[in-house]
Amino acid sequence: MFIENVLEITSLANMIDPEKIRLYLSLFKDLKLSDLMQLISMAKTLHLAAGETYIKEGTLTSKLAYIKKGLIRGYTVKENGEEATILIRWEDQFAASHDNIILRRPSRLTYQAVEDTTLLELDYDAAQKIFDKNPRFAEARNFFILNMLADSLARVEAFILLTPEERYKRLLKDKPAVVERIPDKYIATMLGITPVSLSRIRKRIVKGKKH
Amino acid sequence: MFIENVLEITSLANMIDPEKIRLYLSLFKDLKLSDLMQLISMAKTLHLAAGETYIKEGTLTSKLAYIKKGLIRGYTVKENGEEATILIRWEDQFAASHDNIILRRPSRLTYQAVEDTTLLELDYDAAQKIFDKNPRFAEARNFFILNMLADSLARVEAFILLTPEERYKRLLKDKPAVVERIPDKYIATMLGITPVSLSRIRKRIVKGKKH
DNA sequence: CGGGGTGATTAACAAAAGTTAATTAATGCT
DNA sequence: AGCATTAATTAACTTTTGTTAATCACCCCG
Repeated sequence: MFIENVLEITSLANMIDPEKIRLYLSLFKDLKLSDLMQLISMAKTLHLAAGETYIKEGTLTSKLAYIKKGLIRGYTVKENGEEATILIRWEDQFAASHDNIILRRPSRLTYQAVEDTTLLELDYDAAQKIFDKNPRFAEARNFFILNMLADSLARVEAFILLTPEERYKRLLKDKPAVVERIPDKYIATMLGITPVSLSRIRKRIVKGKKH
Repeated sequence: MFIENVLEITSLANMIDPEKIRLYLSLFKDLKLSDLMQLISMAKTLHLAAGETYIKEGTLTSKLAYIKKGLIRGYTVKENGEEATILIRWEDQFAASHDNIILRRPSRLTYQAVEDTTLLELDYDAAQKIFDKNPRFAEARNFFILNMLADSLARVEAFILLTPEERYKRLLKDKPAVVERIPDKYIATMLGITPVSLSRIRKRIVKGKKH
């Protein structure tokens, strides 16, 4: 039971490129078991049905959830009433409101389960105390943050350097499994275009593939 | 002389929102003077003339520069030979190659001085050792990284939620001084559009302002 | 003062994306 | 299986952007 939980936690290495797993696991190898146990004992498991909201826009919490199974999207509602999906997270990644955790302000996004989802929920403030006591945790946290930063910077670059069609093709190549798991309309807004436009892009790609 | 340098270093708080300065300065208040001196003694001042390149695409270094004066842009050259400016940094901010520092790989961007620029250059690896010895430095570093992350996430959101015209208007409102300091063509690519399109947007805005 | 060079604007046209609405396809639910 | 709902596609039209090239404006330097 304990070992099972440890494995769950360490499997979060999957969120990183395969080649980094070894490096990543090494971050945990010197952890004090008591600290790790404390962390795990703080975590509570919870389930969300598909469509259920996890964090609502305007909320201020310190929830940090490790996704065991399922998929969550963060979206905002524009003035015209339409939703725009900003990000998605799936198993072995962490789901949290950036606004809540980084900026300590009410969330501008709503986080909603797209599929039936199982979370291991931590309180970030409480976890932070354990992180600070144990340098290995601090390293791991920094590593995750740097990864998020690299991701986000790459995304900005993609908006500058690539056309919508190229961004879609790249997503198809890099994360084919994810594209298949969520509706195109969510993909579209994450790419910065409308669902109608994405549909046309898909058509163009199919036509281009012939002969 | 020593005090002067300390003030230079602490003035980097200006890169953050004014209301955060107090918080930020507090991060430094318990520093060991010996560590701070060591850090400053490691830094060397250097000058770049307008147009001069600081870090070239393909380079792998661990340079981290605090900008005392001037302005630097990071750009890449697309397949068609055109330059695309990805980011700009100005006084009291840090200029470094994300690829070099975060991902430890050759820089995909070239960093070039747009104005005559004065830098305080550190070696990141060497600085890191001092950071790790002193929790206050580590806190400060984390704070900076989180700020970069928040910035980058906000930029992604802007690409998703705003039209090019809205992004330009927001930039005008948020950073009017910066817009005036650099050519429009650099602004354009940072917004994800062409200089021609930005010119049309500017025209539209002027027209809209009448009556 | 008079080029030379660079950046900004304008024009003309092609290509892509936004918008609205209708239609088709897929999905979910009982 | 059948109905209801939601997602995706298509169409028609508008708006915006990209592209290329010409022109205009400005600055700097000799």
